[in-house]
Amino acid sequence: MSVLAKVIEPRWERRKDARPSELASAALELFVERGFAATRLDDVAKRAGVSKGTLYLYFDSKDELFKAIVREGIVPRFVEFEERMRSYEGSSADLMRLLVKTWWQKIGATKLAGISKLMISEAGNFPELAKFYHDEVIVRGLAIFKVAIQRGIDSGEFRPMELEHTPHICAAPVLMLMLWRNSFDLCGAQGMDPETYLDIHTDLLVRGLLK
Amino acid sequence: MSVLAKVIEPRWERRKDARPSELASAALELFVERGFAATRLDDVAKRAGVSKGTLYLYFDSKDELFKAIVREGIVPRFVEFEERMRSYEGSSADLMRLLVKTWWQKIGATKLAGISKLMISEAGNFPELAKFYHDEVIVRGLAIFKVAIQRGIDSGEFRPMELEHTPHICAAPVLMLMLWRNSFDLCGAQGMDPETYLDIHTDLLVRGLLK
Amino acid sequence: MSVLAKVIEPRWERRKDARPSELASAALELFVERGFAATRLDDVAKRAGVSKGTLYLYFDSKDELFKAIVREGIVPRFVEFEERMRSYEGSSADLMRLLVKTWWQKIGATKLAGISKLMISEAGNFPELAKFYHDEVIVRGLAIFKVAIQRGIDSGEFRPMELEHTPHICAAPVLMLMLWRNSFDLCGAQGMDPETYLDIHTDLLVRGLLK
Amino acid sequence: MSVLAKVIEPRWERRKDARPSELASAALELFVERGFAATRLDDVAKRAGVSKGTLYLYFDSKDELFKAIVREGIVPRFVEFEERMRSYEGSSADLMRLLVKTWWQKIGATKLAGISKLMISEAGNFPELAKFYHDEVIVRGLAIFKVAIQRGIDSGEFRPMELEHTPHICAAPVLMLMLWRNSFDLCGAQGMDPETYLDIHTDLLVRGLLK
DNA sequence: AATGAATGAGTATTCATTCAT
DNA sequence: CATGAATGAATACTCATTCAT
Repeated sequence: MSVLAKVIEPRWERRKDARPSELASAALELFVERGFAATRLDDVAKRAGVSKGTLYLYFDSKDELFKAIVREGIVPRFVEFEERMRSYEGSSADLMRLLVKTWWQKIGATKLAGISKLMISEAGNFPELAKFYHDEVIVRGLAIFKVAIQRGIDSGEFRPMELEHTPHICAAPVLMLMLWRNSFDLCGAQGMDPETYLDIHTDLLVRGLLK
Repeated sequence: MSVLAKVIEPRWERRKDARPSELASAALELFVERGFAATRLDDVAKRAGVSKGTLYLYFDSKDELFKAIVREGIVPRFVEFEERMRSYEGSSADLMRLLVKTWWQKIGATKLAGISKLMISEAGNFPELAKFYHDEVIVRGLAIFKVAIQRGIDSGEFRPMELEHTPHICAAPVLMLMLWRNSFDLCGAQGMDPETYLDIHTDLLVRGLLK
Repeated sequence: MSVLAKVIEPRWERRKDARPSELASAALELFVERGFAATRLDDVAKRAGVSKGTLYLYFDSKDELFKAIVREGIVPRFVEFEERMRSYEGSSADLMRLLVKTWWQKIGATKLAGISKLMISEAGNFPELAKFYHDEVIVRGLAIFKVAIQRGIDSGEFRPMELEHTPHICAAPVLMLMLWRNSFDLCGAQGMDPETYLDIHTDLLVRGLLK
Repeated sequence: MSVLAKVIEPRWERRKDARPSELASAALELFVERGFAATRLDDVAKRAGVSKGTLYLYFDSKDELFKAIVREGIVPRFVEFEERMRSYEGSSADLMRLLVKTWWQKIGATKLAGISKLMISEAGNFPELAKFYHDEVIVRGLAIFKVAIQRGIDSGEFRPMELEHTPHICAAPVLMLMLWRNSFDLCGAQGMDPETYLDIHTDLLVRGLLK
């Protein structure tokens, strides 16, 4: 397209950037704000700066858009996060603190955190997706905590602990913070300070785990 | 009226005063299963065994039905729960365990637990209701934990703790369990055993809090 | 019913007066204010001080209620009005003035005037009723004017006039006033003074008719 | 596009800019036939040959559709009609006859005449619209008659006349004819001949006004 | 690739009508 | 006679989806 055309038809210029991920990003924001059903594709399109029809060039349906957000939004980030944890060499208590902190920084503090809320809200309506999310995200996330706890037990730092339920308990306060920031925090509820909150959580947790 | 008539005209056997709560109960189940927007009033009516029009005899709109469920469903139970905690005389560690256990038994294990999921999902769409829920339920719930912690600190059982964020952390695993059972648990995810889960939670928590 | 019961159950006392005509009267007011379709039987019942079910003791349906209002509301009054005109002995110009004035006083100024608006609005939806109204009210009303005009022509007071359309023209300003008072007059439009208006009308009309 | 394609896909032949007035036109017909409340948007859409959803592309609601019909249907025609009257140079009696005749031809004989019936029927339900119609249409229409009468008085043709109510009386028979043709005329009532009717009206009126 | 006008199935809500009491 | 809870058909309005351009 010529420079002249650019001036005459600036509308056509931004298309180059209108990648699926931008559409998904706009959709995620709205899904998190309003929920899946209450989000209109009109609004998604408007926020992404494209027409409604364009959404259908990239996603077969609203359901598929939702699934794509979850699948492509969270899993890659999570894998990345998972890898960061592998090669840690310090104490298990420090590893636990690092886990929580990194999870928060890489996911919890970003808008990806909203996906947790979405999945909890919509698990009933998207059973296959819920299964996928459970297997790919939750199980893997819990496994990381499980490994960390096992590591602490093996090294003699931690008491022997049950290993199925305990990871859930390690994760719960982090998840609740993510949910909180995408629900009540928006409605004028007293805000929480994530850093303080997570420090207290890890402090309590590590004390609870130590021999 | 004879038993026979009862069979012929069961419609009129229903008591006027029982109706609102029957309807609210049916609605709660569906709202929890499917979310607010995805629940059709037709289905609520069907589950309650009445016609759609009947819903409007008792609730002005779908919104008001939702609000009534939250307001009348949870607050009274919560107040009741609150009162049970007042007069405890044992150790603070035991009080903490009792708090968690009672909360679970009286609310978490009932279908009222679904309201937590609903509020998290719909806080953005019902800001006034979210405020109400925050003030009437969350703040009061957190206050109970706050009092228990303070009590432990005062008696010398617990370490000095920050008191704004810590209650959230005490509550988080219980809430997550409530959410879990109304989301992933339904989709074939591995179930959790509430008793085991909560025992581990309180065990870790109390160890974390003790001097 | 004893005097005591009267005190104990005053609710049951007004029933004696709840005659069909009272219900019709309440309905007429609302039909005129809001139109047929926009009037809810709930409101009719409320205004009449009875329950909605009671309406069905006296009228088979909303349509029948409407028809009864028209049939029983206007025809008897109109017959009465018709009779007043028979035995007049003065000049035809004075008769014309009397006709207009009496029509106004006995019908136009009362809430029966609203029926004209109703019939114009609903003629399309109630063809049989429109036919009935046309034959029983309009034709008879026009006949009165026709007779008066013929009388004036016969006596030499009036010019020879066409007798099919002229009665409509005599009546039109009176009807318009009735419509006006039940439509724009209610919406803050500048009011008209009926007496002045009708004096001018008859003055113009008589001058137009005289030789 | 070929003629064949036209036949295969007539849907897309309709012009975007023609749509609103086509829809309004279809709606006007039905509103006049059945009244506002009794007209279903399904039927409006069907008569316009579009789907119900299409109506909402152009009008925000049924109310707005009604308002658009009144605002855009009648006011421009009326303004146009008003302008035609300005520059008349003949006698005031002839002007009065011309006024009536032109009003009839340009509005009364068209389906725009139905708007008068609609406004009378619905004034109570659309107070703001009634005010608008009163100010933009009625007041202006009456003003034209007022000017004509004043002109006749000033030139010595007409007697001195009251000027607030008289214009209403000049207009009433024309309006009644418009109403008649959209109500009883449809129900098998004896038809009136507009030309004869209006000739008699202007004849009577002018005789009444002349010195 | 992108548009946006058009669609029509789907849903909340209303209200005339019924009927056991 | 009178009630008013219950009904369900009717209808305004929404929004995911399609498709000619």
